[in-house]
Amino acid sequence: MVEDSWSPPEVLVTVDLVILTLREARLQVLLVERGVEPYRGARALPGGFLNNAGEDILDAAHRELREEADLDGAQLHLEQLGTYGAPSRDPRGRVISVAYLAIAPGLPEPVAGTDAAEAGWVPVEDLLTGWSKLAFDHRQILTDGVERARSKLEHSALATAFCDGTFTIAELQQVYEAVWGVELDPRNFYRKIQAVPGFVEPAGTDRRTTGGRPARLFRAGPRTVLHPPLVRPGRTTSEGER
Amino acid sequence: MVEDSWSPPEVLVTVDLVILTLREARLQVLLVERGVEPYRGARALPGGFLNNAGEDILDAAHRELREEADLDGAQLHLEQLGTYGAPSRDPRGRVISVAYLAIAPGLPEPVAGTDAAEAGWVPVEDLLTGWSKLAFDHRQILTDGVERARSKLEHSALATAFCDGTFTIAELQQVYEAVWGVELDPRNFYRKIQAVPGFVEPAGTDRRTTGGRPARLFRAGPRTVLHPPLVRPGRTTSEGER
DNA sequence: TGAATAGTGTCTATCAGACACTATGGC
DNA sequence: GCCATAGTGTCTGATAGACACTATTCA
Repeated sequence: MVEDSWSPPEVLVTVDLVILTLREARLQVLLVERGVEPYRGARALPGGFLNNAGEDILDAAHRELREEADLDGAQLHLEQLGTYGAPSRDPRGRVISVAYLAIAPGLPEPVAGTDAAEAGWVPVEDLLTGWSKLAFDHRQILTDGVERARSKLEHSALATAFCDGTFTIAELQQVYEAVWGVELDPRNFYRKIQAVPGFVEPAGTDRRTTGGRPARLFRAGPRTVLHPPLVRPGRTTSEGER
Repeated sequence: MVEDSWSPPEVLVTVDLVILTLREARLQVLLVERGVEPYRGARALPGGFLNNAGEDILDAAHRELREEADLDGAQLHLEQLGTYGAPSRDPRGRVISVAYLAIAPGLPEPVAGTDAAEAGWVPVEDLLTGWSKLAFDHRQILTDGVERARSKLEHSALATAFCDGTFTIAELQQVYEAVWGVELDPRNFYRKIQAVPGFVEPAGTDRRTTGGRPARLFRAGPRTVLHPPLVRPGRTTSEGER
C-alpha cells in the first residue's frame, strides 16, 4: 500500500477545550476572543497548537487549561471528546483538532489576567439556541461536548465534577437541572441519589442556604459508574430523534 | 502565546480500525499481520497513514476499510473512537492515531485477497483475557472499542449493525449475548425488543433455523436511540468498578 | 409423535414518580 | 409564629424477570 517513493503527509495539530461550568444555575462555557487571524475578533473555544513534537496530547490539554483559563487540570474532570479533521476546517491549511471536555466547579468571577485577549463565560443555551457564530467548527465541537455531558450525567458521577469538594444534594440537583434543562422533584431526587451506592458520601456538618433548614454536606464517592443509572425524564414515548 | 519565530510542530497521522463482527456466536475483531517494521510479524489493527494532506480523516477510514478488509464503509456502522497520541507510541517518531470503530454483519469467510499480508478474524475474548500482544497501543484501542460497543448496545440500535438486512429476534439476542458475555431469557428479550418503538420493524415472511418453529424476520427501524434502554444484567449491587 | 425453537400470557417483587408529612433553621 | 428548605414516609401504576403455556416447524 505504501510505494517506495511515497511518504505520508504531515499535518498540524491543535488541542481545543470545551470547559463547562455552572454559574447562576446555568450551564456556561468558556470562550475567548481571537486576537489573530483567522477569525480575528470572533469567539472561539480556548486552545492552541501542540507545543513541540514530543508533547503528549493530554499534556497539551492541561497546558492550555492552565494558560488560557488559569485552571489546574489535575483538579478537574478532563476527557477526550473527539478529533475534528475536515480538510477545510482551518483556512491556514491542514489542521486537525483534538477536542477535550473539561468540567469545572462554579468559578465565582470571570477569568481574568490570562493569556487570551478576552476570556469569559457564556451561557450554552444562548449559543446553541441562537445563531451566534463561533470560529472554525467550534459550534459543532461545543454541541458534541454538551451532548457528551448530558449523556454522561446519566451513567457516571460526572455531576460531582461541577461541584466543589463538598456540596448539598440540592446543589447536585441544580447541576442535573441546568445540564439537562429539566425540573426535578427534590424529594425523589434526594432518595434517588442515595440509592446509588458510592455516588456520594456524607461529609460531616451542615450548612444553610436561602432560608430553610440547613442541608447535609456530601462529597463525591468512589464510584464513577452509576448503578442504577439516573435516567433523563421526558421522552418516554416514541419520538423521532435521529 | 506564540512567539514570532515559533512554528507549530508537524506530526504524522494514521487511521486505525477496530472492526467487530459476530462469527460462530462470538465477538471477533479483524487483525492483520504486519509486513513491515516496526512490529513486523506482529498482529495489529488494520490501518494506515493519511493518503495526502487533503484527505478527510473519515474518508481515510473508509479507504482503509476498503483496502484492508474489502468492506464498504457506506454499508457499515462507522464511528470515531478516539485519538491516541502518546509521544512514545510509535518508534518511527511522532505519529498520532485516530481510531475508528466499525461494526460489520457476520462475514461467512475470513477476508482474503486483500492488501494486508495476513488478515483474519480473531475472537476478542481470546485477545483480552490472555496476554496476547498487539502492535503499538492497539490492545488499548481494542479494549476501548469493545467497551464502546458494549455500552452503546444499551442505549442505541447498534446491535442491528451486527446483523444482515433482515434478521430474527433470536439473532439479535445472540449479538447482545456475545458482546455482553451474558445469557438472556429469550421470551423476555423478545418482548423487550418490541417494547422499544422504532428499534426493529417486521419484514414480511418467515425462515427457519435449527429445528424449531420458523421465526419472523425484522429489519432495523428508524430509531437509533433506544427508549427505554436495554440495561445489562448483573452488577446491580455495588462493585468497585473503576 | 417428539424435539426444538418461536411467540404469548401471567404472576410478583421491585421501582419510579406523586405528594403528604415532619424537621430544623432564619426572621 | 411564619416561611422556606431539608429530609422521610407512603401510596400507586408501571415494569423487569421468572416461568407456564401455546404455536409451528422438522425428523
